[in-house]
Amino acid sequence: MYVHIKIALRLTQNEKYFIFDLPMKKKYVLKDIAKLAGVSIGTVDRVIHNRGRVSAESEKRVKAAIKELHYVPNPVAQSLKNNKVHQIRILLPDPSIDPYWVPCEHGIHEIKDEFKAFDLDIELSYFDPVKVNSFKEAGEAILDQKPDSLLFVPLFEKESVLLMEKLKNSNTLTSTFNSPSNSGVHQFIGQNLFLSGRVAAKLACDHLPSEANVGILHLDESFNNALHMQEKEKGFRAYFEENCPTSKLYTHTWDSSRSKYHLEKLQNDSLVYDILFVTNSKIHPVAMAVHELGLKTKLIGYDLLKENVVCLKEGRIDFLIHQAPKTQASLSLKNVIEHLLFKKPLPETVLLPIEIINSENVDSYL
Amino acid sequence: MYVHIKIALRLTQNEKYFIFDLPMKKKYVLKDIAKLAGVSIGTVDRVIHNRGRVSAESEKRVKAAIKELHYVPNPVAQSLKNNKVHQIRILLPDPSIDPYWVPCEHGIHEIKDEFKAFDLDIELSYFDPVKVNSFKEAGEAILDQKPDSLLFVPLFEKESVLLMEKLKNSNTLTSTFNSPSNSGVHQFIGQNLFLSGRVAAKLACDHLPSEANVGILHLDESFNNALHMQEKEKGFRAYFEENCPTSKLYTHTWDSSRSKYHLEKLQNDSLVYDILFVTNSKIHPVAMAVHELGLKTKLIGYDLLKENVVCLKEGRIDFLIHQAPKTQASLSLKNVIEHLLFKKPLPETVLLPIEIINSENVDSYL
DNA sequence: TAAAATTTTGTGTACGTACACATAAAAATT
DNA sequence: AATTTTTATGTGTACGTACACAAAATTTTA
Repeated sequence: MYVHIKIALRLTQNEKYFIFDLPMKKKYVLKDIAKLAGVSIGTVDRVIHNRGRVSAESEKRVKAAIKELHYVPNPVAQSLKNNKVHQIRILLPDPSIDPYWVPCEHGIHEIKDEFKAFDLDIELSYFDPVKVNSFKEAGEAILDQKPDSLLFVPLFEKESVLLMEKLKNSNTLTSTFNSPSNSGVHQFIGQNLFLSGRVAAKLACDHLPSEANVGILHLDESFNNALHMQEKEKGFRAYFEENCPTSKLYTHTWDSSRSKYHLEKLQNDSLVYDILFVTNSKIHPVAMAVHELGLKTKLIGYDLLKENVVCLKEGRIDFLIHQAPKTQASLSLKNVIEHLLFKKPLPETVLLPIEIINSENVDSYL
Repeated sequence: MYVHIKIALRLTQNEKYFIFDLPMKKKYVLKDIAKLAGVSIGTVDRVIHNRGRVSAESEKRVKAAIKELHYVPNPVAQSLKNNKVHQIRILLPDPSIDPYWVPCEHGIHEIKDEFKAFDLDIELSYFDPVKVNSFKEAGEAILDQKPDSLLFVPLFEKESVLLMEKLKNSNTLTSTFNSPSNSGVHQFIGQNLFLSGRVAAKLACDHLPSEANVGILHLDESFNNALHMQEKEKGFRAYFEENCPTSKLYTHTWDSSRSKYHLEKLQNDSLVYDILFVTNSKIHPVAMAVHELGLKTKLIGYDLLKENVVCLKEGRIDFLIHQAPKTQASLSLKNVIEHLLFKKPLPETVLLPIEIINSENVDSYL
């Protein structure tokens, strides 16, 4: 195939250009298909989008031509044509109530910035992770706007199902992250929580004497999806049953701010833990309490909150598992945008790796 | 601002459409700037690309209009206009000689596929990681083609500098990964190797008695950038000096296939290692040898080669550090493509996180 | 067999940007 | 004041796709 090439050979700015042709690889376009099939561009277009009004004969020839030339539509041209402003709404637990969500906000703003040159209207709203109604109301407010896409964290399973129910007949694209749900969304981005528990257990086991006392702590349950934490516990226990059956495992549920009180009580009952596994990001109060009580308990928890990172670097926490909230949120938004703009396929499930963090590699994650 | 909206209200396919206007957010375009500044599109364009031939007065007003409306050019339209076929060449160590590079190849093919609808001509060629001349020749062959972009792994520092020297006056975009170099490329993607050594050391320390014997192994040196491995050793030793000064560290260099022989000899000299740190992906022969000799040495190494993963899962290797070769290669290619197509900025350095892998989280990385 | 209805096909324009070329305005020369 | 030269500005077309509408070809009905 030959392509039009322009070469500037002019010496002064008013001389004319030379234009000639050079052989060069070239992507095939609609026009090429039309020529090969002996029809017009319009007919090719109708076949591609099966909009009907095409004779069987033409359709056959166009399809053959597409196949022969391996034609793929140019997504840049498509998205240029389709010049609507895509409405994207994001519903996030309020980061000022639970700082775990702060990185999500940052990730979203990064992606917003990356695509600032495109026709996107991205709006972020928050709900209180402790109040179901807050989620419901914020969700409905968004539905009223009939957005092209909705991203949210399905902390509340029942209400998420209800939300999706109302969205059934629209063609709003839905993407979720952090918490899995059966609400029938188009996409979920997160981690395998069971496996995550196993990873924690493996790290714990490596450090333990036989017949160790092992504690599993669910802190501030009201802030979290309880299912979320239970799944981690299941994985944790499964690993221990398989690999350290002599260890004794106990589960506790308490308020993170009362960690010292609870640990002291356990100490008085002469139950001293060799290791404590905290199933969410609230490990730092525990680390402080352990330190103040002079215990030698090893600690494993979740997430790179500022306070957690400090404890990790000072050796008060042994390992953190990184759930990559920022990656989850930004990937979710990016996937949706690239689907709307460039028709990239939207993967139904993206399971991010379970990242092990210690005092030495933590900086490489920040 | 008001936008043209078409609504299909026709009952039969031959009725006409209703067309009316609805208020809606809309991105500002060249035309809007031109109108506001009271000039033509051409003048605005000349100002934006400072191509001159514009009066000071017009330039001032256009710039003010751009600022006022926060105008950002539409990169989709730009890339549609610029319909050249971008030539991208990739120079990779031959994966059939060192399997470490296999994932790079996969990553590259994934990105190639992701962008198959665009006008890109991406070609992959290989060099023998043991032969400097192979790199030189393959490099020069690529230079002759004057590609728009060149990706390569600068295994050989001196030759990489030479290659870049020859590229100096062209505007070929260069991106490298895996090995850092001072050849003046536009982009490097990789890990902080010193830190990587420290991470290994931290994992090692956690498992050690005081006064432990610690071995550092550089295997099959000819295959690798020696600097690469030395940097890891430095980090490893630095951590031990700070945190486990009582341990005794020894460095060995041998051929991975002769691991059993060397370990046996050390055993006869009654030097038994508590831990061995292998500075590259060649740890699995060591793991097999340790197993066969019945040693209880802990092992830490690099990379998720199939053989390494098997050893990890069977408990013969304790930790692997993932250098994410696939991510490195695919990110390098993706960055270059998005720069060429959409003018996204190309970050000079991307340091990927140092990922700790054990038997439980390894699957989440595959 | 002509007219009407229906199906099929082709054409033109828009999306937003870039740039060659044409034209207009201003400045410098005669 | 008439001209050339220089500088400034505007216009038209292309990129590849999508789609409304016009036009042509075919089928149905009278």
